[in-house]
Amino acid sequence: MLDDRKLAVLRAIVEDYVSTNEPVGSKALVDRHNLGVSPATIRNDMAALEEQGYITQPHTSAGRVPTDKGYRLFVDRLSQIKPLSGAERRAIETFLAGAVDLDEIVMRTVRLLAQLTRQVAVVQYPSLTRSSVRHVEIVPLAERRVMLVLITNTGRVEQRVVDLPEAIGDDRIANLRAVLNACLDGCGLSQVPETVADIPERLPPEDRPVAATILSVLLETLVERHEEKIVFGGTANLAAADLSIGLRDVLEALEEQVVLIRLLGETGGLSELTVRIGSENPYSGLRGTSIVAAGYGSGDRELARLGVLGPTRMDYPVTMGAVRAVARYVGQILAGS
Amino acid sequence: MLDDRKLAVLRAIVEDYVSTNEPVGSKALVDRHNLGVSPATIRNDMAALEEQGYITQPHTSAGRVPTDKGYRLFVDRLSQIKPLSGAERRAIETFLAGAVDLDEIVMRTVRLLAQLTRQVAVVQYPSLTRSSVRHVEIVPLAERRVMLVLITNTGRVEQRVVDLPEAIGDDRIANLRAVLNACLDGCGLSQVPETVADIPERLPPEDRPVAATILSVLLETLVERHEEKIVFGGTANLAAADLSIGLRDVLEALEEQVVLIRLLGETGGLSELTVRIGSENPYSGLRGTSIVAAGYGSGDRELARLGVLGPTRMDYPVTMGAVRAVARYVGQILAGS
DNA sequence: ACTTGGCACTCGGGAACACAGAGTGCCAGA
DNA sequence: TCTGGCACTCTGTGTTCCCGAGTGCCAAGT
Repeated sequence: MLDDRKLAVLRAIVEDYVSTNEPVGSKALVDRHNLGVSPATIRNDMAALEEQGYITQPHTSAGRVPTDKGYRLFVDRLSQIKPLSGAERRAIETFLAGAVDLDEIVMRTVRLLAQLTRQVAVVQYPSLTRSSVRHVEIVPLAERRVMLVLITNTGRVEQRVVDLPEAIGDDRIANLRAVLNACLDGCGLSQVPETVADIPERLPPEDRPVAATILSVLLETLVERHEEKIVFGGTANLAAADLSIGLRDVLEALEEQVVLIRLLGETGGLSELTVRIGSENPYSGLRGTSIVAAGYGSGDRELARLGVLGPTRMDYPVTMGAVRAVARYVGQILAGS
Repeated sequence: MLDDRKLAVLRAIVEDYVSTNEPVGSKALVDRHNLGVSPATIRNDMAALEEQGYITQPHTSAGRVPTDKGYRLFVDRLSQIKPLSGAERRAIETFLAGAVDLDEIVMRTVRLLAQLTRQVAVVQYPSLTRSSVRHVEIVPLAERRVMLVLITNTGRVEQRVVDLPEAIGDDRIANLRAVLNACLDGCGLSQVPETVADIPERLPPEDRPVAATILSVLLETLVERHEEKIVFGGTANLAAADLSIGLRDVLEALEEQVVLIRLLGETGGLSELTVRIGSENPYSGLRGTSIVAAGYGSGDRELARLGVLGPTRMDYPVTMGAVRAVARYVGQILAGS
């Protein structure tokens, strides 16, 4: 149904269209790629490809443009991920290595990805549910007010102010802190709810109301909110690339945390690439854009995801290479800190 | 030189141009505002205004458009800041009150400002140098590694991982922590460097190398980096408003922290409004945009600044009202938490 | 059964042109 | 000092026209 030459034609169309941003015709194709056949033959192949929905013409008698389905086939079967150059790898390494805390790692990763791919970069903070507790701190602020600070093994720090039902002395706080840390240290955050249930029993009865308040805030912090914190950058690149659809819709989508998270998609294997092309992605305002995403993590555990968003007409092999490489390096950095 | 009627004409031109986005002619002016004179008279006035550089015509025989100088005069002398409606005030209050920590306050403020003004909102985190220490925490992570956590009175939490020159036991850490807090608690961050100088003397000699390491990281955290953390949002509004110049330049400017900070400008009085119009602002990529900014803080101390950025052709009275109101509310919220 | 050259056809986009409409500047008169 | 009148100057829009790129189809060649 699709013989080798037709596939080669499709590949050539995608490549040419990506690089020129103009519908590509049969003559231009045989000129730029040595396919060894005449334009007329190519035209027949193109007719077949169009018949099956891989390419389309904007109007009669213009060249052909790949459809989402065409890009999909290209990504799945016709292209190879392009590895980064040595210089680029080194640049990544030194750039990321300079970061001193998680915030900065994430921020730098966004810049890096945006610069490398010349597209919009999206990076998710290491997911809370997939991290574990490194330390819990209770800091007295006033007589009946403390700050609860939660530090995870991935370097995330969550803080919340807690109003207590009664005044409580420093020694009792110290005790509470000790018990909390004894129970929770190293505990996966998803197991915190169960683990926490035992804690009141270990405390003197008079501390239990206070502990209950603190624990409920702790659980709230873990579950309710912040669950996924996500950051993007490089929107200037969008303005340059002319989207088929309005730039406005895209910017709106980017500012919706929820949409953004869904965009990165569910986890595949670690640093396995997910590509969502045009209409494949779950938000209608983003027809005309594609997402290339990968998970990152330390060891064999996926902590969160990152990726880029750009026009459907993007250079997939290069973009995929960059995303994969950055995901790996970020994983390494996180493991090392 | 500029009699009352000419000023009225300028005001009318600004108002009409802002609302219609089209050059405004003499006839349209007398129709929409009852100026009590004929178009011909207005034309004379317009000629005078143009002569002095307050308005200009895009081409011969089109209407007039205000120049930056014209907007400036309008803002300074011809307009009154428009207060928000009661409903808007209440909306602000409830929206901001729902925030649980500083990150969320800032994030919500950005959204709020963007929504209220339909422009790009820019909010600076409470400046470190203008805050004071509420608590310093040293958390042991490994034998020779601790995490230093600094909590300010404005709710900012800075953390840094510190590699120590030697292993150190929990008791010695506790002592260190106690001394640190005793010295630094309530200390203005700008005074920290001097205060910290005394600390090694108060410690047993064997702890001094470790303390020195930790203190140097602490100082680094305060000075070097992060100094000003800044966040923006609402870029989708930019895409709708058609800038005279490329949207790309504006997005690029927004992603440059340094530019962004300079944009908000130096402090005036607390919640005193700063308006930078078009060519007045310090970055050439932002010709065609104006910035309306204000300081916010708790009590009488300005902690940082916030504002919006939009096309020069913006509704200044409304925008200024919104920025001022939001700045005040944010100040209140910070004071209360 | 493919491939190829030839050919007529289609359609978008740019150039040339005319035209209406909005707006101006200026002048003479109230 | 204001006003009505008038001639003038543009821009933007619509129309028409034509070129060229690209197509689909067909008949002939391998």
